[in-house]
Amino acid sequence: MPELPEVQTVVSDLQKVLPGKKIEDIWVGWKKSIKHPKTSELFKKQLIGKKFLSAARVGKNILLYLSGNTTLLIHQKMTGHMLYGKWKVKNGKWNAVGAGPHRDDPYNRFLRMVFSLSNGKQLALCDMRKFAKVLTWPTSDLGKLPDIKDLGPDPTNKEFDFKKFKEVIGSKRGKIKQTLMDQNIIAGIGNIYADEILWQADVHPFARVEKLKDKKLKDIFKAVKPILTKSIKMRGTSSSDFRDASGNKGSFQKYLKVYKKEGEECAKKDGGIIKRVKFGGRSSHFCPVHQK
DNA sequence: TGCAGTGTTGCTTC
DNA sequence: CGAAGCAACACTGC
Repeated sequence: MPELPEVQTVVSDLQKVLPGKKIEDIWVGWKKSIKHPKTSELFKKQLIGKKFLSAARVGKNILLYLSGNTTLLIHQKMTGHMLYGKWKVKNGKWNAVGAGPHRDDPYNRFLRMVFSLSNGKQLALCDMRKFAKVLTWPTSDLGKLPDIKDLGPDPTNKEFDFKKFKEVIGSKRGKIKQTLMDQNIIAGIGNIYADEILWQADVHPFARVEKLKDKKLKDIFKAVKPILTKSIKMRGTSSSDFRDASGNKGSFQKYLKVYKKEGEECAKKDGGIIKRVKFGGRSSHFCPVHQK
Protein backbone atom coordinates (compact mmCIF):
# COMPACT_ATOMS: atom_id res chain seq x y z
CA MET A 1 0.00 0.00 0.00
CA PRO A 2 2.09 2.85 1.17
CA GLU A 3 4.96 4.20 -0.85
CA LEU A 4 7.08 7.19 0.07
CA PRO A 5 4.35 9.88 -0.04
CA GLU A 6 1.89 7.79 1.96
CA VAL A 7 4.46 6.90 4.62
CA GLN A 8 5.49 10.55 4.77
CA THR A 9 1.86 11.55 5.34
CA VAL A 10 1.50 9.14 8.23
CA VAL A 11 4.82 10.17 9.75
CA SER A 12 3.91 13.86 9.62
CA ASP A 13 0.61 13.06 11.31
CA LEU A 14 2.30 11.05 14.04
CA GLN A 15 4.93 13.72 14.60
CA LYS A 16 2.11 16.11 15.49
CA VAL A 17 0.58 13.91 18.16
CA LEU A 18 3.08 11.43 19.57
CA PRO A 19 6.00 13.39 21.05
CA GLY A 20 5.73 13.53 24.83
CA LYS A 21 3.22 10.67 25.11
CA LYS A 22 4.15 7.61 27.11
CA ILE A 23 3.33 4.01 26.17
CA GLU A 24 1.32 2.60 29.07
CA ASP A 25 0.25 -0.72 27.64
CA ILE A 26 0.49 -2.81 24.49
CA TRP A 27 -2.00 -5.32 23.12
CA VAL A 28 -0.73 -7.76 20.54
CA GLY A 29 -3.33 -9.53 18.41
CA TRP A 30 -0.95 -10.98 15.81
CA LYS A 31 2.44 -11.93 17.19
CA LYS A 32 3.99 -12.64 13.81
CA SER A 33 4.07 -8.91 13.05
CA ILE A 34 6.85 -8.56 15.59
CA LYS A 35 10.23 -9.24 14.03
CA HIS A 36 12.40 -8.16 16.95
CA PRO A 37 12.84 -8.88 19.81
CA LYS A 38 11.93 -12.55 19.61
CA THR A 39 8.80 -12.64 21.77
CA SER A 40 5.91 -10.27 22.29
CA GLU A 41 6.69 -10.31 26.02
CA LEU A 42 10.19 -8.96 25.37
CA PHE A 43 8.75 -6.51 22.85
CA LYS A 44 6.35 -5.12 25.44
CA LYS A 45 9.07 -4.97 28.05
CA GLN A 46 11.20 -2.90 25.67
CA LEU A 47 8.46 -0.34 25.11
CA ILE A 48 6.10 -0.01 28.06
CA GLY A 49 6.96 3.03 30.15
CA LYS A 50 8.91 4.72 27.36
CA LYS A 51 8.08 8.09 25.91
CA PHE A 52 7.82 9.09 22.25
CA LEU A 53 10.42 11.63 21.20
CA SER A 54 9.75 12.02 17.47
CA ALA A 55 8.67 10.34 14.23
CA ALA A 56 10.67 10.01 11.02
CA ARG A 57 10.58 8.22 7.68
CA VAL A 58 13.40 6.24 6.11
CA GLY A 59 12.40 4.86 2.73
CA LYS A 60 9.02 3.23 3.34
CA ASN A 61 9.80 2.62 7.02
CA ILE A 62 8.30 4.58 9.89
CA LEU A 63 10.74 5.26 12.71
CA LEU A 64 9.33 6.23 16.09
CA TYR A 65 12.09 7.37 18.40
CA LEU A 66 11.51 6.71 22.09
CA SER A 67 13.29 7.48 25.33
CA GLY A 68 15.81 4.96 26.63
CA ASN A 69 17.72 4.62 23.34
CA THR A 70 14.79 2.73 21.82
CA THR A 71 13.35 2.98 18.33
CA LEU A 72 10.14 1.39 17.09
CA LEU A 73 10.31 0.62 13.37
CA ILE A 74 7.16 -0.09 11.38
CA HIS A 75 6.88 -1.19 7.76
CA GLN A 76 3.28 -1.16 6.59
CA LYS A 77 3.85 -3.42 3.57
CA MET A 78 0.59 -3.90 1.60
CA THR A 79 -2.30 -3.07 3.91
CA GLY A 80 -0.78 -1.76 7.12
CA HIS A 81 -2.26 1.38 8.69
CA MET A 82 -0.97 3.32 11.68
CA LEU A 83 -3.98 4.99 13.23
CA TYR A 84 -4.11 7.41 16.11
CA GLY A 85 -7.42 7.66 17.88
CA LYS A 86 -9.52 6.22 20.61
CA TRP A 87 -10.61 2.64 21.11
CA LYS A 88 -12.07 0.70 24.01
CA VAL A 89 -12.23 -3.00 24.76
CA LYS A 90 -15.78 -4.30 24.82
CA ASN A 91 -16.57 -8.01 25.06
CA GLY A 92 -12.90 -8.75 24.47
CA LYS A 93 -12.83 -6.71 21.25
CA TRP A 94 -11.37 -3.31 20.45
CA ASN A 95 -14.04 -0.85 19.39
CA ALA A 96 -13.52 2.63 18.01
CA VAL A 97 -14.84 5.36 20.30
CA GLY A 98 -16.42 8.50 18.89
CA ALA A 99 -17.23 9.42 15.33
CA GLY A 100 -13.74 9.42 13.85
CA PRO A 101 -13.43 8.47 10.18
CA HIS A 102 -11.75 5.22 11.16
CA ARG A 103 -14.86 4.01 12.83
CA ASP A 104 -16.72 2.38 9.97
CA ASP A 105 -13.95 2.13 7.45
CA PRO A 106 -13.77 -1.49 6.35
CA TYR A 107 -10.04 -1.23 5.80
CA ASN A 108 -9.41 -0.13 9.35
CA ARG A 109 -11.13 -2.95 11.19
CA PHE A 110 -8.21 -5.29 11.37
CA LEU A 111 -6.43 -4.26 14.54
CA ARG A 112 -3.24 -6.25 15.05
CA MET A 113 -1.54 -4.19 17.73
CA VAL A 114 -2.66 -1.40 20.04
CA PHE A 115 -0.40 0.95 22.01
CA SER A 116 -2.27 2.66 24.82
CA LEU A 117 -0.86 6.09 25.52
CA SER A 118 -0.62 8.30 28.58
CA ASN A 119 -3.27 10.70 27.26
CA GLY A 120 -5.94 8.00 27.07
CA LYS A 121 -5.64 7.60 23.30
CA GLN A 122 -4.25 4.75 21.26
CA LEU A 123 -1.87 4.17 18.43
CA ALA A 124 -3.09 1.15 16.51
CA LEU A 125 -1.66 -1.01 13.76
CA CYS A 126 -4.45 -2.18 11.45
CA ASP A 127 -3.38 -4.65 8.84
CA MET A 128 -5.81 -6.77 6.90
CA ARG A 129 -3.27 -8.94 5.14
CA LYS A 130 -0.92 -9.25 8.13
CA PHE A 131 2.24 -8.50 6.15
CA ALA A 132 3.21 -5.43 8.15
CA LYS A 133 6.33 -5.67 10.22
CA VAL A 134 7.16 -4.08 13.55
CA LEU A 135 10.39 -4.17 15.50
CA THR A 136 12.34 -2.40 18.20
CA TRP A 137 16.04 -1.60 18.00
CA PRO A 138 18.53 0.47 20.00
CA THR A 139 18.49 3.94 18.46
CA SER A 140 22.27 4.23 18.62
CA ASP A 141 22.60 1.04 16.56
CA LEU A 142 20.04 1.79 13.85
CA GLY A 143 22.83 2.09 11.32
CA LYS A 144 23.46 -1.62 11.69
CA LEU A 145 19.87 -2.61 10.96
CA PRO A 146 19.62 -4.06 7.42
CA ASP A 147 16.22 -2.39 6.92
CA ILE A 148 18.06 0.91 7.20
CA LYS A 149 21.64 0.41 6.17
CA ASP A 150 20.99 -1.26 2.82
CA LEU A 151 18.60 1.44 1.59
CA GLY A 152 19.51 3.63 -1.35
CA PRO A 153 19.29 7.43 -1.15
CA ASP A 154 15.99 9.14 -0.43
CA PRO A 155 14.70 10.90 -3.55
CA THR A 156 13.17 13.76 -1.56
CA ASN A 157 16.52 14.59 -0.01
CA LYS A 158 18.17 17.84 -1.15
CA GLU A 159 21.35 15.93 -1.93
CA PHE A 160 19.51 13.69 -4.37
CA ASP A 161 20.56 15.44 -7.56
CA PHE A 162 21.09 14.11 -11.08
CA LYS A 163 24.68 13.22 -10.29
CA LYS A 164 23.59 11.09 -7.37
CA PHE A 165 20.80 9.51 -9.42
CA LYS A 166 23.23 8.55 -12.17
CA GLU A 167 25.69 7.28 -9.63
CA VAL A 168 23.20 4.84 -8.09
CA ILE A 169 21.40 3.82 -11.26
CA GLY A 170 24.16 4.12 -13.86
CA SER A 171 25.90 0.86 -13.08
CA LYS A 172 22.70 -1.19 -12.99
CA ARG A 173 21.25 -3.51 -15.60
CA GLY A 174 17.74 -4.75 -16.19
CA LYS A 175 14.31 -3.23 -16.54
CA ILE A 176 14.14 0.41 -15.53
CA LYS A 177 10.92 -0.02 -13.58
CA GLN A 178 12.37 -2.73 -11.38
CA THR A 179 15.46 -0.64 -10.81
CA LEU A 180 13.36 2.33 -9.71
CA MET A 181 11.45 0.13 -7.28
CA ASP A 182 14.58 -1.49 -5.82
CA GLN A 183 14.75 -0.02 -2.32
CA ASN A 184 18.47 -0.62 -2.13
CA ILE A 185 19.04 1.56 -5.19
CA ILE A 186 16.54 4.34 -4.43
CA ALA A 187 14.36 4.23 -1.31
CA GLY A 188 10.63 4.84 -1.38
CA ILE A 189 9.34 4.26 -4.91
CA GLY A 190 6.79 1.47 -5.44
CA ASN A 191 4.49 0.27 -8.17
CA ILE A 192 2.23 3.32 -8.46
CA TYR A 193 4.91 5.99 -8.56
CA ALA A 194 7.24 3.97 -10.79
CA ASP A 195 4.44 3.80 -13.38
CA GLU A 196 3.66 7.49 -13.00
CA ILE A 197 7.30 8.58 -13.21
CA LEU A 198 8.00 6.56 -16.35
CA TRP A 199 4.81 7.78 -18.02
CA GLN A 200 5.86 11.36 -17.32
CA ALA A 201 9.39 10.71 -18.59
CA ASP A 202 8.26 8.94 -21.80
CA VAL A 203 10.14 5.77 -20.94
CA HIS A 204 8.82 2.25 -21.36
CA PRO A 205 8.77 0.40 -18.02
CA PHE A 206 10.68 -2.53 -19.53
CA ALA A 207 13.38 -0.42 -21.15
CA ARG A 208 16.83 -1.68 -20.19
CA VAL A 209 18.64 0.64 -17.83
CA GLU A 210 22.01 0.00 -19.43
CA LYS A 211 20.65 1.15 -22.79
CA LEU A 212 19.07 4.39 -21.61
CA LYS A 213 20.73 7.54 -22.90
CA ASP A 214 21.70 10.34 -20.55
CA LYS A 215 18.82 12.44 -21.84
CA LYS A 216 16.31 9.73 -20.88
CA LEU A 217 17.87 9.27 -17.46
CA LYS A 218 17.55 12.99 -16.97
CA ASP A 219 13.89 12.89 -18.00
CA ILE A 220 13.28 10.19 -15.41
CA PHE A 221 15.17 12.08 -12.75
CA LYS A 222 13.19 15.22 -13.54
CA ALA A 223 9.91 13.35 -12.99
CA VAL A 224 10.81 11.79 -9.65
CA LYS A 225 10.78 14.72 -7.23
CA PRO A 226 7.77 16.63 -8.63
CA ILE A 227 5.56 13.55 -8.62
CA LEU A 228 6.55 12.52 -5.11
CA THR A 229 6.28 16.02 -3.67
CA LYS A 230 2.95 16.65 -5.32
CA SER A 231 1.64 13.41 -3.86
CA ILE A 232 2.96 14.29 -0.40
CA LYS A 233 1.11 17.58 -0.74
CA MET A 234 -2.06 15.68 -1.64
CA ARG A 235 -1.47 13.40 1.35
CA GLY A 236 -0.82 10.31 -0.74
CA THR A 237 -2.76 8.05 -3.07
CA SER A 238 -5.88 6.32 -1.75
CA SER A 239 -6.72 4.52 -4.96
CA SER A 240 -7.62 1.67 -2.68
CA ASP A 241 -7.17 1.47 1.05
CA PHE A 242 -4.51 3.98 2.08
CA ARG A 243 -5.51 6.10 5.08
CA ASP A 244 -3.59 8.67 7.09
CA ALA A 245 -3.11 8.45 10.86
CA SER A 246 -6.63 9.79 11.42
CA GLY A 247 -8.19 7.35 8.96
CA ASN A 248 -8.69 9.93 6.20
CA LYS A 249 -7.98 9.34 2.52
CA GLY A 250 -5.33 11.08 0.47
CA SER A 251 -6.22 12.62 -2.87
CA PHE A 252 -3.34 12.02 -5.28
CA GLN A 253 -5.44 9.37 -7.04
CA LYS A 254 -7.10 12.33 -8.80
CA TYR A 255 -3.78 13.12 -10.43
CA LEU A 256 -2.76 9.64 -11.52
CA LYS A 257 -2.10 9.42 -15.24
CA VAL A 258 -1.51 5.72 -15.85
CA TYR A 259 -1.84 3.63 -12.73
CA LYS A 260 -5.12 1.68 -12.98
CA LYS A 261 -6.01 3.56 -16.18
CA GLU A 262 -6.01 0.56 -18.49
CA GLY A 263 -8.11 1.16 -21.60
CA GLU A 264 -8.29 4.93 -21.13
CA GLU A 265 -6.90 7.51 -23.51
CA CYS A 266 -3.39 8.67 -22.71
CA ALA A 267 -3.49 12.05 -20.95
CA LYS A 268 -0.70 13.25 -23.24
CA LYS A 269 -3.27 13.23 -26.07
CA ASP A 270 -1.05 11.24 -28.37
CA GLY A 271 -3.80 8.84 -29.36
CA GLY A 272 -2.43 6.06 -27.18
CA ILE A 273 -4.61 3.77 -25.08
CA ILE A 274 -3.14 2.86 -21.69
CA LYS A 275 -2.01 -0.72 -21.57
CA ARG A 276 -1.54 -3.00 -18.61
CA VAL A 277 1.05 -5.74 -18.66
CA LYS A 278 1.66 -8.22 -15.89
CA PHE A 279 5.18 -8.84 -14.83
CA GLY A 280 6.67 -10.34 -11.72
CA GLY A 281 3.22 -10.77 -10.25
CA ARG A 282 2.28 -7.12 -10.57
CA SER A 283 0.86 -4.78 -13.16
CA SER A 284 2.67 -2.15 -15.17
CA HIS A 285 0.63 0.57 -16.82
CA PHE A 286 1.96 2.58 -19.74
CA CYS A 287 1.10 4.32 -22.98
CA PRO A 288 2.36 2.33 -25.97
CA VAL A 289 2.57 5.47 -28.12
CA HIS A 290 4.92 7.75 -26.19
CA GLN A 291 6.64 5.28 -23.87
CA LYS A 292 9.10 3.46 -26.08
C1' DT B 1 -19.22 -19.26 -7.65
C1' DG B 2 -14.51 -18.90 -8.48
C1' DC B 3 -10.57 -16.86 -9.44
C1' DA B 4 -7.69 -12.90 -10.81
C1' DG B 5 -5.97 -8.99 -8.72
C1' DT B 6 -3.98 -5.94 -4.72
C1' DG B 7 0.13 -0.64 -2.78
C1' DT B 8 5.69 -5.08 -0.52
C1' DT B 9 9.30 -7.84 0.33
C1' DG B 10 12.26 -11.80 0.57
C1' DC B 11 12.99 -16.59 -0.08
C1' DT B 12 13.26 -20.46 -3.48
C1' DT B 13 14.14 -22.22 -7.99
C1' DC B 14 16.15 -22.66 -12.39
C1' DC C 1 24.86 -15.27 -10.26
C1' DG C 2 20.67 -13.09 -12.13
C1' DA C 3 16.02 -13.41 -13.29
C1' DA C 4 11.61 -15.15 -12.46
C1' DG C 5 8.24 -17.35 -9.43
C1' DC C 6 5.94 -17.69 -5.45
C1' DA C 7 4.63 -17.27 -0.59
C1' DA C 8 3.19 -14.58 3.37
C1' DC C 9 -2.57 -13.30 3.98
C1' DA C 10 -7.37 -11.77 3.35
C1' DC C 11 -10.49 -9.43 0.96
C1' DT C 12 -12.84 -7.16 -3.35
C1' DG C 13 -14.72 -7.19 -7.78
C1' DC C 14 -15.74 -9.10 -12.09
